[in-house]
Amino acid sequence: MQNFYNFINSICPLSEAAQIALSHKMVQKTYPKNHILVPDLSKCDRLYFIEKGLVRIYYHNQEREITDFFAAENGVFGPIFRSKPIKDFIHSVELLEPSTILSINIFELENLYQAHHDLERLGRLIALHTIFMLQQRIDSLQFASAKERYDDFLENFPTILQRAPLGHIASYLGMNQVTLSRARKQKH
Amino acid sequence: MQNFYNFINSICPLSEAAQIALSHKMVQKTYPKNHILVPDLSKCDRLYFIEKGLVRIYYHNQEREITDFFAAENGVFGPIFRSKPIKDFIHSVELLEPSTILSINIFELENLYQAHHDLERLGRLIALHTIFMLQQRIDSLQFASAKERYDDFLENFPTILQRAPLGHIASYLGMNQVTLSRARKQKH
DNA sequence: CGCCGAGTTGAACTGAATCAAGAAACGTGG
DNA sequence: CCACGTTTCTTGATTCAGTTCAACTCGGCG
Repeated sequence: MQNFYNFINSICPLSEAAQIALSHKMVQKTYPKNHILVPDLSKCDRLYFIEKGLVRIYYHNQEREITDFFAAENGVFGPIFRSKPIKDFIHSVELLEPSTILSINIFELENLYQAHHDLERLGRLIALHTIFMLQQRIDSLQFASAKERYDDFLENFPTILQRAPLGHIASYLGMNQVTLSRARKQKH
Repeated sequence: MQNFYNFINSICPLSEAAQIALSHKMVQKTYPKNHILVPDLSKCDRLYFIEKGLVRIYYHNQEREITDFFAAENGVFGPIFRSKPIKDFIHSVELLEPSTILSINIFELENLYQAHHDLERLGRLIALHTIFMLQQRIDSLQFASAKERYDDFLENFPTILQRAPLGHIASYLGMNQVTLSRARKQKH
């Protein structure tokens, strides 16, 4: 759990007590590549942290799959409760590499928040960081052409490109796989 | 400040002490229509709450203007600190209606968070709610056609449509004003 | 009245999606 | 280690949604 402790300390150092309480509730597991970590995020009650590996969060129905998010080492993800699901899409999480993943039940986490002020601060700061990333993504979708979005992705997540198939990246960037293939060729 | 108190109580009731501390630091002001509330959000150190009225947050440079967000009664907004600004765009906030707005310095707010655990919880929950909204927006941009995005907007923010000019809404929805005009006509 | 900004409408254009066919990389079992 | 099938990636041709440019309508207001 070294990555995890480095991660939280880089955001907001926790008291000894909070750190211990938290570690008692967190579960670490290792899964093989292609494992479906969460079949339906809308029914998920855990928050996840990636100690090592790579996951893909995606929407899918019979016809298509759309990548919603990639999370690699030090990534945090969990359910986003929506007023209504998007059409008939299911929201799932799969592993793109063998991965070691920490998780905690969100209700237990709420209890810990209640008991430890500094942990609640950590939660708030992680949420803030998430807002920051989502805003960047919106900006990218609104401002940038397909080529530019690809360049942004390259810059922000250079490692993912080698680790995830192009088709997944394309749908994450809101474009067709074919378009992505062409965008990348433009770069000499 | 009635809307404000209703708002926070609907999210997470505060202790008497936190409520008083908060109200001492918040400033209420009323501005006329078209007032530029924040000329440059990247240099802004306040968090805002709209007691009454409507604001538009937008990017602009010499060539274009793109609406980033609308906030009306009970809306919260503030600076999002970015690693780098988007090209040469400036991020500003203007009033689309005469508005009464509460605000607080973010460093003072940080101090209050430190002193009042329940306030920090409120901050976390507001952040969570923001994540929820941003995620919805991303989904809309990725999944939906121009027409569908317009319909979503109608459903989620029915009042804004009458209150903001069409061009602003179009750029918020990531489409051309002309396209929006046509999308709306399709609806009988 | 006549100007001005906001909205609508039409025609031409364009970036990206779709359809389709190959080429390359990958995995599995013999 | 090779042969086969499967998946991933590239490339070309066609189509389409949405943009751009431009003209026109409408309502408000000095």
